[in-house]
Amino acid sequence: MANDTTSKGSRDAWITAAYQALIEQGVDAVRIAPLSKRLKLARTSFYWFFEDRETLLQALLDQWKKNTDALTNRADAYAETIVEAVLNVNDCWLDPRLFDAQLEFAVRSWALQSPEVAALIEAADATRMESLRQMFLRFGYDATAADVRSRTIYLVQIGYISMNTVEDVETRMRRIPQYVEAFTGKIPEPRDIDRFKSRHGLLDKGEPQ
Amino acid sequence: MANDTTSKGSRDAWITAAYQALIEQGVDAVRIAPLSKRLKLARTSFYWFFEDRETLLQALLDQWKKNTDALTNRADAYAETIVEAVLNVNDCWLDPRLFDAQLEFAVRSWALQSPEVAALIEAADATRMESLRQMFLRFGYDATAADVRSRTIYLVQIGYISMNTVEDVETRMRRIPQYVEAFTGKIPEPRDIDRFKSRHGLLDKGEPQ
DNA sequence: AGCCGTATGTACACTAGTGTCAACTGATTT
DNA sequence: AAATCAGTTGACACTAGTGTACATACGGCT
Repeated sequence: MANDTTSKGSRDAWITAAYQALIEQGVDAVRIAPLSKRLKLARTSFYWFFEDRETLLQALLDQWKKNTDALTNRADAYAETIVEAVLNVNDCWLDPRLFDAQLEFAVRSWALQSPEVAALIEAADATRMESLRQMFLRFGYDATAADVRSRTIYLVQIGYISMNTVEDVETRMRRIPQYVEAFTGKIPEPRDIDRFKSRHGLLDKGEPQ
Repeated sequence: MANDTTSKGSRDAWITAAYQALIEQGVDAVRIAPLSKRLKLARTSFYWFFEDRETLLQALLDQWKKNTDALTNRADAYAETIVEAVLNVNDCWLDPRLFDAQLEFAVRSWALQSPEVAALIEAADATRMESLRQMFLRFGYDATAADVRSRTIYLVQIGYISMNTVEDVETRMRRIPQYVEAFTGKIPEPRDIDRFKSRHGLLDKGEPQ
């Protein structure tokens, strides 16, 4: 087996091809025969690296799990105010390396035909929302408010992902203060927004505008 | 052909079986052979009622389009305040006859593997959000606020649908005032909530509590 | 009784995928 | 030079689905 440390061969090639198929066309497009064509390999080569199709799908799920880590990580990050905390979380929606929205959507669609995947998602949703709820509680929101606000912030994002919208970063950035206000009930200071923008390389100077 | 007025036979039977398969397992489960087993009919009977699988899928899409009608209809309904208007829209999320959330989710997942369906959804999203945006504009919100708030209310719902959460009506109802507050920035009056509850058969007396 | 439209079933030819096996290749080790 | 190992391959046997052609059943008309 070549699954020890650095699989030099094309195990990763199969996985990335599978990943592409998954995010572009859904699980049912993750089929060995078509992937082999894309990779210009004999279909049966696959079975040298993977036991069967299931194993390949499992590798994709492992990759998806990183989304949860990134989100809880941002929710737990240091912040002085709830506004700053919400903006920390927003890092995920602007940096695809933190949170892979396309993969997220593909996996959620996958859940429809696989109870196992549905269970994974249910658990991930719970973990993620709990992190967000704790965040609101830390900043003095009462139980009900923390509950509903954490849901809102999470649901908006899941909805956003499901819509698969293509927006330029400016449009998106312009809406952020308003979203933050809706999520927290507080109006963000310009410096909060500036810090956020600068972090995402969207503010030319290091000084406030 | 039997597609004139009342197809007395089992055309509808095929469609409802297809609908079930779609919402339970996704488009790829809408296959003629398995459906025929479920219906205890010869597979080829199908071809008497439908030209091919595509035609059947089209029938499912037609059914989905009703969701958009229901939503725009509720958004356009009479209301004295923005709070009442938002609660009108919320009718959709509580009454499955108005808005079929499971179908909505299945169709959104379907879009991943069909550019045609993706285009339909994009158009539907635009129509629906435009109705909501107009609603906020009618109640004096400025352009940016109407834009972001209509998005928020819609995205939360799409997110909610994607999560496929099973909650009892009480839990859901308890959160509603908070959601309304987050969506509108205004705190709903008890009578607003009472009117809403009563409409959904969740308030025992006709008098306020 | 015979006919006609509706509705179903059987048989066929086809495509697209799965997984196993034993044989091959080309580089590296011994 | 031979053996070994990593990776690749084609042939095979299988399953699940599609759509077409044709034969049949059945109820209501004339």
